[in-house]
Amino acid sequence: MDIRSHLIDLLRTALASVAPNVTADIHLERPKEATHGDFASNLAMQIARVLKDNPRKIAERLVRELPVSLYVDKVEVAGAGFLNFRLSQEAKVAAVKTALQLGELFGRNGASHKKKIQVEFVSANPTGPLHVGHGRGASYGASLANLLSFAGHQVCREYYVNDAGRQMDILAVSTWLRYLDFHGEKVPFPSNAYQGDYVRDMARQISDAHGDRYVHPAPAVMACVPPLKTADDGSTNAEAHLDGLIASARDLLGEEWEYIHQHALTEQLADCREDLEEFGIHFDCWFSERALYDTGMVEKVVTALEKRGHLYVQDGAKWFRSTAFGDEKDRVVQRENGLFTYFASDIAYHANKFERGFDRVIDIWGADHHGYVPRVRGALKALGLAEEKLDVTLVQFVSLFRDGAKVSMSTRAGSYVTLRELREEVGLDAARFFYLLRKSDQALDFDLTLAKTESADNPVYYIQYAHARISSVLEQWDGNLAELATTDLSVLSTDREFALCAHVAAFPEIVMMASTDLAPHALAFYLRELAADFHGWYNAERLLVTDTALCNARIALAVAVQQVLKNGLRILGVTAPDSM
RNA sequence: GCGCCUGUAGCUCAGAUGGAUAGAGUACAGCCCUCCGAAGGCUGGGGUCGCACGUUCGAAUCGUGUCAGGCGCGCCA
Repeated sequence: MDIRSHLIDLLRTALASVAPNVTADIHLERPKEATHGDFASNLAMQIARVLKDNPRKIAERLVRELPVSLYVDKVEVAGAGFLNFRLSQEAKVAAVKTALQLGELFGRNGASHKKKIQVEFVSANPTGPLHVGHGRGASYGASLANLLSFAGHQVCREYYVNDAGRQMDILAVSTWLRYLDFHGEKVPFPSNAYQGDYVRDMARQISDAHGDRYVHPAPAVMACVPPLKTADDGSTNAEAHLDGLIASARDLLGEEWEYIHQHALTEQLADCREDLEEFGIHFDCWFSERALYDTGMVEKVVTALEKRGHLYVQDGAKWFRSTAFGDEKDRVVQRENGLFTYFASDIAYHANKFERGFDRVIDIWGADHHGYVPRVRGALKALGLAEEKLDVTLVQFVSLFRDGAKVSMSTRAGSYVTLRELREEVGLDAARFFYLLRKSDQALDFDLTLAKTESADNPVYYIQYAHARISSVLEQWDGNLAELATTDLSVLSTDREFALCAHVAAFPEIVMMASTDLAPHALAFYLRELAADFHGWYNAERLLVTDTALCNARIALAVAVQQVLKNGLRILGVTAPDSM
């Protein structure tokens, strides 16, 4: 029995009798103020305008027409015309019984509105270790996916592997240059190539396995590469220089270039997958960008756009008229040199997502990609696809602070803190939870020094502590856990106990709200409040009292709280320890 | 210049569908273990919700303008 919908039914009945011709969305809120009852409705104020009458008067008429309910003790009119419901003792404690009966399933939603949802997240270029910025997307995406799954949907977690572009070429050439260096060929290592030590590691592996097989003399490598120079206005030809090196590598290595390229990709992808698994995050599908080219999807989708008349040629390139769909400028899908752009493969990727039959597709991107949203939506619209099924969540940046100073990070320069390092420093639970303490569209300052200190500053301990405390009490209790679900709860009577019961009862609502809003942080905040309520109660009342009936009822409440903490923490990817 | 995000207590942040006296944490001051875990609890002070105007019974929430900060505006990915 769900109290909230029961009350809504009562209100609907009353409304039908007071104002038969008026329809209204009936909302119930849980008032913050205890004197405002257990639930409050603003229905009277909502319909006051239509009825052209005083809200308080309408409220009083509604109260008279409310059907009698076993679960409602009293309904009062208050303030400007609020209806404040006071629940019966039985209704207040009902959720405890439900939580005990359902256990792990408590808060989980039935299949009534089940959808097939894809959540695509992280999707970092496999060109080096994941860093703390990726960690936020990982933590957010994984918790969101869990949340949607808990809310009753069928969820597919996907990682899009950008294995087809220039960045991969740069990684491959970086590896090769380091390899040449091992073999005494002195080719200057460009500053815009990948600098990290992992590149040297891969070079060493290749060297160990294949000796000097891929060595070419430095002068041959540099032969056709435009030398680095700086123009008068300060601009450099660094990118052209790097492209020259890639071309040179392809040329000299021939088919063996593919080996180096593939080795680097496999190596980085494996590392990334392992890193995420250790972070408690599993993907159902790793989708290759390259496969979109290999299967002709990219070409197909560009042709489809062309047939529908959304492309035009200018300066030798093919442009998509995205301005027709609200974008600020048109975008190239096929370059002058015949190569497709990243945008083209991304259209193909999204078309493919829709082909796979998802009811809803959620992309989680870094906030720096926001300008990209209109063109993707535009392309989907142009293809006649239901773009409203696509949600793009932009996760804002993470800045790291160490000892009060901002840590500067650059992927290319290799000067960044990796997700792995973060996990090692602050631990898995703290890392997962800390990322969720801000809503996704809020920039996050991650204070490493603070997160490292093992103190109550870290809110995850506070919640875990409540869980462990309950386990500890249970060990000292000599009752039977299996019988708790049938315990007589009518002896629960204090305000604190009722508040805790209400908190337990709210869990399924929080799950629903957080999943519709794509806001796992709401669950994190809820769990903190629940833990706070529990700690307050624990300090005020003794659980293991000699009155057996009261003792059992209190234990039942504590176990219900523990169950909610456990279910909630699991969604967030945080452990619920029995001792700490 | 244009677009997106943000602006709430000293600091870090919550505030779903517009609602009642705007809430947590932290810091600060004081108190609570002969008693189930003190990694805890209780009490207290602390606010021009960036600013202005508008919409209405009612605005932190919606609209317009404005100021400030972050990010983005490639035939890169």
